[in-house]
Amino acid sequence: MNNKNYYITTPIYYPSGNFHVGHCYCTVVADTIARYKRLRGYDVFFLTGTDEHGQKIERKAKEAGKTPKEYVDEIVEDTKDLWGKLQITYNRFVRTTDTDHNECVQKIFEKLYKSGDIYLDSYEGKYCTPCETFYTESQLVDGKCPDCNRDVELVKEESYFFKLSKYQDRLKKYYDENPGFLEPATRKNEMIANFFNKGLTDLCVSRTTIEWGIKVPFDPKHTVYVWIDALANYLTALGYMTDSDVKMKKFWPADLHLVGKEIFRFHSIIWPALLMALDLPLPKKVFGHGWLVVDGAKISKSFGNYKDPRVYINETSVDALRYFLLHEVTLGQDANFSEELYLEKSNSDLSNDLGNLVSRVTAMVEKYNNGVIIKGSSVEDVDKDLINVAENVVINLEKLMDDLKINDAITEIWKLISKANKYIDLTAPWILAKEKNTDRLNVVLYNLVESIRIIAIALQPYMVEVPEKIFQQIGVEKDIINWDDAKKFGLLKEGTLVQKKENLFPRIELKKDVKVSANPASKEIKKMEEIKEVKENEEEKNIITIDQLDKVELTVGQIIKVDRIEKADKLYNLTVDIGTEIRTIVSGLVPYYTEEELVNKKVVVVTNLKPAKLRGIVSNGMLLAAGENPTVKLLTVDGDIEIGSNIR
RNA sequence: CGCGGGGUGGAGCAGCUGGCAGCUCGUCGGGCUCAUAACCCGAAGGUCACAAGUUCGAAUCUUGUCCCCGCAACCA
Repeated sequence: MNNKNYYITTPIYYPSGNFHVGHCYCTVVADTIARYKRLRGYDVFFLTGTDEHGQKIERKAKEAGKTPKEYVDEIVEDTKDLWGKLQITYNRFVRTTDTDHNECVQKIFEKLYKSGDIYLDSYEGKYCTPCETFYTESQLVDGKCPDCNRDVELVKEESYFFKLSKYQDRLKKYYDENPGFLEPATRKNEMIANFFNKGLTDLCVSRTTIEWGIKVPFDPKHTVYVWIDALANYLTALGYMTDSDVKMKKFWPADLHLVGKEIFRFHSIIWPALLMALDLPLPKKVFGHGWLVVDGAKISKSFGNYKDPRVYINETSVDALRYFLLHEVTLGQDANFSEELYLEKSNSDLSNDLGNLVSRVTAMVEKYNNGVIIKGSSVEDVDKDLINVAENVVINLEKLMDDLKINDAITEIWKLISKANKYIDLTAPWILAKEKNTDRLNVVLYNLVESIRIIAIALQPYMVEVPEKIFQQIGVEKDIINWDDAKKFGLLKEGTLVQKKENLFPRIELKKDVKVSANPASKEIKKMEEIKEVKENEEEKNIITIDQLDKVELTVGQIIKVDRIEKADKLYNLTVDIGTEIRTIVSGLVPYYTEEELVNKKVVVVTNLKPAKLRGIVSNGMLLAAGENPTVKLLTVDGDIEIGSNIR
């Protein structure tokens, strides 16, 4: 049996809107693993696609005034464009609307029906007619539809069921005997505790209320439940139950289903049970990855943190985006993504470390040796140190990649990058050049270019443009850039011509002051900012509630005495009768009213304002006035009204 | 008591089969001039959420408390 085959899948994505950086994340990870395996000599089949059936699509298409197919066609086209930009090397893009998929699902359904694993029964549930959706009791909100809050009715519907319960014991046994089947372990625990241990019930696998989907072949008023439809894509792509099932023989069982944590459940219970029913071996591993979290919230258009991933690519490069997704995320856990973090990483790791290393080394070879690589003869400890790190990069990387520790694997490459930068400082080639220490200079430059060769080879699973650019700059021949060539130091030939070209990763200048809040520091700050934001929104709208208005106590008062305040140009010390009491109020009315004009005037007084000390005098309230310099007029009341009257 | 994850220098994280608290970024000081204001060296900064317990020894194990996040049958 040839074990040099590798079958990896992403989920088939739901094309209900445009894709975001989270979708990219999952796909880039899968692509990286696929590239890595190919470099290791595996024959890889890498599958991705779209899950296009279901009610939601039907509804969205309707809203857009299109048929479901027209609607998904557009999104699929856009998706393929995005994967193209990210240079995703999928072998097949499967669509659940593809003819062969349709046939595959129908054959599976038929096969399971014949074997008795699918049977006809009736489904009883709470149904919301306007939403055309069934809900379980627990989903209902106050006994009403959680979507539209309308009443639901008990409806009985004829349905086909899959005997999921039958496989409970076999699944349990499989989990126990194959500890690596579900990863990461935390998600496996969650899964088993949450669903599996509560007992499996037979699964309703057909609906009569949904049109947009695959028909049950022998009973076409039924549509196949979308998850059966979706999961089968992994088999469709291999030609399961067709005459040309060469791929099936070659690639099944799948080596890795990479899925998001939200659909981990389907892949860890329903999918294995279905495969058992079909009498097929189970995939070797299902990995539930985490999510990218943007500014503390999951990515969603309604949160306003959605952005087309192509924006990031345009701002920097494909490889910068791929690098971030692969290096900043621990597979399986959630991770932060923000534009600021992204640009910072791009600058520090890519521009400063990697890009600058290539830049300074190629510049030196050109400057000191006219770009020509010459082998020297001296060997010092500092050289051995560098060579030792260089020769182990790929060896260490392989171990980590085989454990799906992608970010740690990349860190191995950066250890060499960092070592090489340090090596330059320790050996100071510019001094060797000045002192005409030619042999030593040749050795140093050779070792540096050789290190860069190894770095570029090792980068190939992760980056798609940069390795090739580096190979061109250091002028290496094709015969020394194979994967295993990265394990040998000293393959670079004498006479190789190095050419410095444009910078690999130009620095992006950050507008730091402006965007401090874009990447909230701690959760507390984040929270504070959220509160602030709410406040600001309210202030922006300038709307207050009636309660807030009620808090302001306004009373009719009469000015009974007016005094000037020493050393204050604008302030009067007013004594105001507000009915219940006599108040002292300091007011800046000197430029607008004479003392005579003010005396006995009826005014509107804010009586519950916090007292303030002005020029040493405590002002206990405020007079309402209108206008601005030079014309300011006090608000007064129309006609005869009692002092102390409440204003509202 | 529905289930699960998390709380570690200013930020993002690792460590969690118990044995000197680490990495990257940022800050401060120094070095270098090959390089993309880059690179190299050094320093400051943490009662590891809180409390009790086990132990010679706890970030790590046990118990309890507080806080945050996710899931709860179609969100990558």
